[in-house]
Amino acid sequence: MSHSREDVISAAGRLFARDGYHGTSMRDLGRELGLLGSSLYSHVQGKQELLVAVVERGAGFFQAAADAALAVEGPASERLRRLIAGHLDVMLDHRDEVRTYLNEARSLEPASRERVVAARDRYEQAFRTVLKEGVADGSFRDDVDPKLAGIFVLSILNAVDRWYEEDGGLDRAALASQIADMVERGLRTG
Amino acid sequence: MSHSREDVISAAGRLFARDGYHGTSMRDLGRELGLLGSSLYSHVQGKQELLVAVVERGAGFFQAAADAALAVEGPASERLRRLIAGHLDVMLDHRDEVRTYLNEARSLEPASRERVVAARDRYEQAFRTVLKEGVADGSFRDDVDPKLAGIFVLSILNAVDRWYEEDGGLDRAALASQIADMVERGLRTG
DNA sequence: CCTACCGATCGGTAGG
DNA sequence: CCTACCGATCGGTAGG
Repeated sequence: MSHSREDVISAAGRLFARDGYHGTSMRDLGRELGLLGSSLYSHVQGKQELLVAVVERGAGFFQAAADAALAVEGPASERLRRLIAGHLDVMLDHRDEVRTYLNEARSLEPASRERVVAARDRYEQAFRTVLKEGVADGSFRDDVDPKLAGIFVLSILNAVDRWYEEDGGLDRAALASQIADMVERGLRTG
Repeated sequence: MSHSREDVISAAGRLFARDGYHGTSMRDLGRELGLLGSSLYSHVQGKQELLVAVVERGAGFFQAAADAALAVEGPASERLRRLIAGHLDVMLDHRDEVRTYLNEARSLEPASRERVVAARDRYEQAFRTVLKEGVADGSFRDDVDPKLAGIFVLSILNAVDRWYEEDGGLDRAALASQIADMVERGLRTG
């Protein structure tokens, strides 16, 4: 059986998400793919390169979703709802990459970690921008701190990975609107 | 220099919080205390025992804070504010234990992990109870789902560890009321 | 992608 | 708390 580099990265995401970067050995990863640990070195230069690839995949999915949400016309609150739904879609469709992105980025070497931190800041900026717009157009209260509110929304969203299972009574769209409703009530004027 | 078992557990918390359980070796921990890795085995039976001790410290701090908050008389919203402020106090006063509790519990062996999960459920129950009381006495909207709302509040609180630094412009009490205000606006009737 | 291997490091132990 | 050590496992390489 022959594997592509993409296969190796996906399998790495699976194991990093489950056992952590330090909890996963190259031999574990080989076993997951049905080959020896040493055989992985024909696909990648080293373990750290795999972590970089998985984390950058996760970051890329989030940024693509944010770009799409920001492009939507209409009121800021609509873009905020899209950001929330898009974040949930990315989390639930790419759970391994997202988990690795959220929990294992600290195991990146400094240079790549800095790039990931910058990407995370840029993504957070999308939330902050929409919140500022909502304050500016009067739909959100003017004592809303966009930075703090953005952090709170992202905190709720990122934690979803820790408790939510899609096969329960609450489907993805219902969860998205529960979060959006709760957040909007916290922000809205009047 | 002689060390107590408590010293060893505190140092373990420091390293587990910073480098993770799998990223910390017994030799690392020995170095932190000025002795050899093998010397630690006169204080503890093994590495896993240290993880259990650190995580249970973290869990214990949280439960003690919740018990105190629940004992406060008056409206449910006041107990909710106490739960929020108490959670922040525990996080910021015991950052290493809390970080280990939040991020490294998955490295516990099954038996102790189950105990920790049970303790976490019990703690979450405190939030749910107060939210239910608020719905019952009419101060919170009756379409508030106490389970979901509790998860959202705890999501915001637990994420604080990931971004907040106490020496910035926002002090601990101000952060607590920002969170409590935002949450209450999301819950309140009218 | 495997065989065969490297030096380093891991958690842990015996004995003092 | 140290000396001296154990077998297992780590990330990685040379050569095919």
